[in-house]
Amino acid sequence: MAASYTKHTTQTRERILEAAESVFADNGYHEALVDEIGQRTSISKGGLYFHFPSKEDLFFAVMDRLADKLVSRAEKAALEAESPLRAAEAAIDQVLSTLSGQKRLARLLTIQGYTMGNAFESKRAEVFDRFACVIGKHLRAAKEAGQIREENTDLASLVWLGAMNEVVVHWLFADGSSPKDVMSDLKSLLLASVRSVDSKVLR
Amino acid sequence: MAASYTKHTTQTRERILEAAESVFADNGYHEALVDEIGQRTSISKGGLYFHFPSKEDLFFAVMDRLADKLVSRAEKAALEAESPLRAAEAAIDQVLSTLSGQKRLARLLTIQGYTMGNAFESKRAEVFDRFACVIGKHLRAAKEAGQIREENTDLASLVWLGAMNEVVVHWLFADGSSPKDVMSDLKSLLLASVRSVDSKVLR
DNA sequence: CTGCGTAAACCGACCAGCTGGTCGGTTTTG
DNA sequence: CAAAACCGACCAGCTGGTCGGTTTACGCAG
Repeated sequence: MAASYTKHTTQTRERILEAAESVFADNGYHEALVDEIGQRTSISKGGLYFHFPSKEDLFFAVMDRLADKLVSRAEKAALEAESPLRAAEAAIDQVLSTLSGQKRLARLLTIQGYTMGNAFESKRAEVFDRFACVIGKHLRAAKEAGQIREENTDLASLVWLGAMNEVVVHWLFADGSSPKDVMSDLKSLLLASVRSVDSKVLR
Repeated sequence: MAASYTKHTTQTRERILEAAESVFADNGYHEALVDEIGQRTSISKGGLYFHFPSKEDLFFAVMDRLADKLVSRAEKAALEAESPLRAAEAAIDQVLSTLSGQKRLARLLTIQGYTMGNAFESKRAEVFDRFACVIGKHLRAAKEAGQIREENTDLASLVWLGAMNEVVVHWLFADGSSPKDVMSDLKSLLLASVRSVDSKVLR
């Protein structure tokens, strides 16, 4: 499918995606204007609609692209870890540090998506599930390796994800300490939640 | 301020609030129509605007009312607990069981608020902080009572809140098991995250 | 290399539907 | 008989999407 696009078209799409990302991140779905995306891209509205059939599709494309980026980063980081639990740790580490440096992106992933309304529901589920799966995969491995006590790894990934999400959201709203700053505390909380009682040594 | 309203006015406001709650919960802020709130209340749009200056204000009023209800429920449940940690447990217990029985309400509190866009940000922060404070208060007490190891109780309350939120959202989207069903597992995860190593007996 | 024709890419003025809010008037209340 | 409460037709602004027309890209024949 990507092959069916010419080089030029692909580049333009990318430019649009980039601009759309920032506009959506700043304003949320409803308050974001297609015209403004046009302005920032120097592509007319007509041009935009040549590449994307609707504002909604454009938004989805933005979210997909973002999720792809973050998930692959997280998985790459996980690969280099020396134990399953470390891998899970590395994944959340990666995500949190990335978001720490990019408020806009963080807003888009945690808050602004919702502004779209009912149509976004399945999308949000999809994106968050992708993250949950990454965490879950490593937690399962950790379970098998005896590193953790918790048997309900699905629930645990949800908890981890939710905790991360809330920390990020709180940072965005209250602009207190950045996720990076509380990361070590956060990690000990999350690890403690699943760790088997005697595994302080293991890790 | 409440005293300045007549009995009748107060009742009508309540009726409007009730209807608005269900409409907002079903559709989210943008997709909710003022006219529909009118229909469900049998009060004309003009009448609605006599009681509330704008759709936005009405929405805020709905959120406040909801938060009040839930928080007071949670605090009441906490009062009857025999230890600080139990109290925190009872609070989340109460919230989760309440939400379990009312998808609409759950949607409103976790998702639909966001659909409002940027104007909602401070409100969401306010509402969620109220919950975080309830949890935080008891965690601090538990800390002083030596029931938990974690010293960063603020972060811990955020983690708890985020975990709960995510569980609820996941239930809403994926409609898998209800929060009630996973509650005991969830509680052990959350307790483990803060519990001091040797406090299994204490609780 | 040049010219040419086709199709892709792009333009931007315009449209149409929607919906929050208004306001002059009517009914109810006390 | 005020004043509060309520009515509902109407307005106005906004904005996603369209569409006829223009420009650019590119393969190909001369």
